[in-house]
Amino acid sequence: MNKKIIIRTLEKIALYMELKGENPFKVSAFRKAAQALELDQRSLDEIDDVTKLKGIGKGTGDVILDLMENGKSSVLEELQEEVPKGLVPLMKLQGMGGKKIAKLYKELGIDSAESLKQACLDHQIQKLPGFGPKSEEKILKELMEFDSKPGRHPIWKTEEAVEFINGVLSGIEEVSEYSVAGSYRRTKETSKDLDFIVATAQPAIVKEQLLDALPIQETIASGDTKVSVTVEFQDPIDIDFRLVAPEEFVTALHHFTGSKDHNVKMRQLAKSQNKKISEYGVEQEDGTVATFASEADFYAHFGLPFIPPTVREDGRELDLLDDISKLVDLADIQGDMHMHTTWSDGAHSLTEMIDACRAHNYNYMVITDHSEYLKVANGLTPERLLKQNAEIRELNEKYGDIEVLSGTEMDILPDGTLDFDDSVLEQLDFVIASIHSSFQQPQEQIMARLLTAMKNPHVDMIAHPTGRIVGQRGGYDPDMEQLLDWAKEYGKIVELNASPYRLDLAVEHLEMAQEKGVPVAINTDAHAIEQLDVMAIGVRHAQKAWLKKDNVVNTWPLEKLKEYLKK
DNA sequence: GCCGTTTTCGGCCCGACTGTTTTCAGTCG
Repeated sequence: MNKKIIIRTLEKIALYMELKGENPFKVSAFRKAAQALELDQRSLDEIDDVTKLKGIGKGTGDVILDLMENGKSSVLEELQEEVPKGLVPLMKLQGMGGKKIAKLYKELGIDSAESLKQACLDHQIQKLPGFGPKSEEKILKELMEFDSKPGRHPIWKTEEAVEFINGVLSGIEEVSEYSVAGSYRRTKETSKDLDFIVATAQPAIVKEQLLDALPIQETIASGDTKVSVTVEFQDPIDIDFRLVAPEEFVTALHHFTGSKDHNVKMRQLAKSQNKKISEYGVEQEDGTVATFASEADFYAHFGLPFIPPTVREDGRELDLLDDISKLVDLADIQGDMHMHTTWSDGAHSLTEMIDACRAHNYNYMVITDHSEYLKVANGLTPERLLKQNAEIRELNEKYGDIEVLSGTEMDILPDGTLDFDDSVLEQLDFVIASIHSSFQQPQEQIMARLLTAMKNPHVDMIAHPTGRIVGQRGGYDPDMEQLLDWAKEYGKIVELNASPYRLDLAVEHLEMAQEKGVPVAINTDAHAIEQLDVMAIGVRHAQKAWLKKDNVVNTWPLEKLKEYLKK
């Protein structure tokens, strides 16, 4: 039995219980049990008694046992007989939860989106106690927009909205401090909505100015301290603003940065110290409320080191405090090993890229223009590559503060061969191998292509190993376990491509790489000097996978890196 | 349903907002 299936079954049971209107604590007990399994690094076979895990007791333990012995869960099957399947998608309607849906089913026999819609049109909903005309109207409206609303927004889309709103907030005089919070601040690759914390002594004025300045499509909620709106950018996106007093800014920022699990853990910790955390401050035993000048002070108040937003996710961060100081940090990055110039499809020249990297205080950098096969990107022929190589060597003599290495981003062709001969590759300092074509090939063929690159002694790194674009395309779906095993066997580096479009490898694959001892390089793949800045996003993404500095090759000094590349 | 060096029963994070009520339940983050 697959551990993932068990986790998903427990979550499904929780969902169905919710739809029955079950006790919320019972529901969350099943979710907690699923999470306990997920957080345990061991495989199912390695856990001798699941009920020994915190959060798994008799009830949830029996479900797991049932699944392992019979391949199915009688608890889930019984629930599925009781609760119509059509109710599940209704949970996605805004403002609708298990209790309301259970009531609709019980009182009106509503068992699907269609029957709910009909009941609205027949004005049956407003007759129910607890519901009214407004509820009915809202449900109908939600149902109409059901399919057209985008789900999660990829980070490269939200970036633009965040910058726009930052601009608006910085222009309002009464705002003393502001910050984006939520999953965007934690550098999740997608966000459901955006959250902003705004510190001000005059919330009413700020609220008015804010609502004036934004292209608002719809106002979802508008209270004294909380404003929720749908704003029209490229796509419509929901944004929450929390207006707080200046002294509450830090605790509010922490609260709304989340994650929810992190907050729960923090509040439990506070409680054990006889304190109480809310977004307004930390209530002490004597009833006074402490506020803070920074998040570092807030954590220190509980005897904790600063926990970066990137790792505030599933709660395990509070058990891994010693690892926080080992996390890769932007300040550790010594060089960028993947970038393009006007020689292929970059926007800036060799010297412009070198000067930009010097401005980043890097000790080294690698020029890696595209290879011949990639005609659309003006890929370099062997002759042009060698000419560029000579030019780089000459240029490198001029700079005392940075070492400019000569490399290539070489295509792995659809037929599985490499774009350059060994006689060319051996003249370069650094060779990247990449797939840019024929993504639709079956996995065996993709893996065969990757294996050719792995086996070539001149290849140093596999770039953007899955070819995905966040929220848009899945890539060529390699067998990641196998790919990483090969990387380990043949001594190759795998890339974390820092472009917000790619963030390739994904977090779970980075975790896998670190576990297997495969070194990672965080590179920008910059096609213009401004894009060198996405290193910061790449590093934060790496933190989400708990990547340690030592496992990231471009934190190494040049000598150590060169030594490694010789092998 | 799960948990317990003060607890085997009574808690389980905390507060805002909405729409329904006439003091509060449900939902959300």
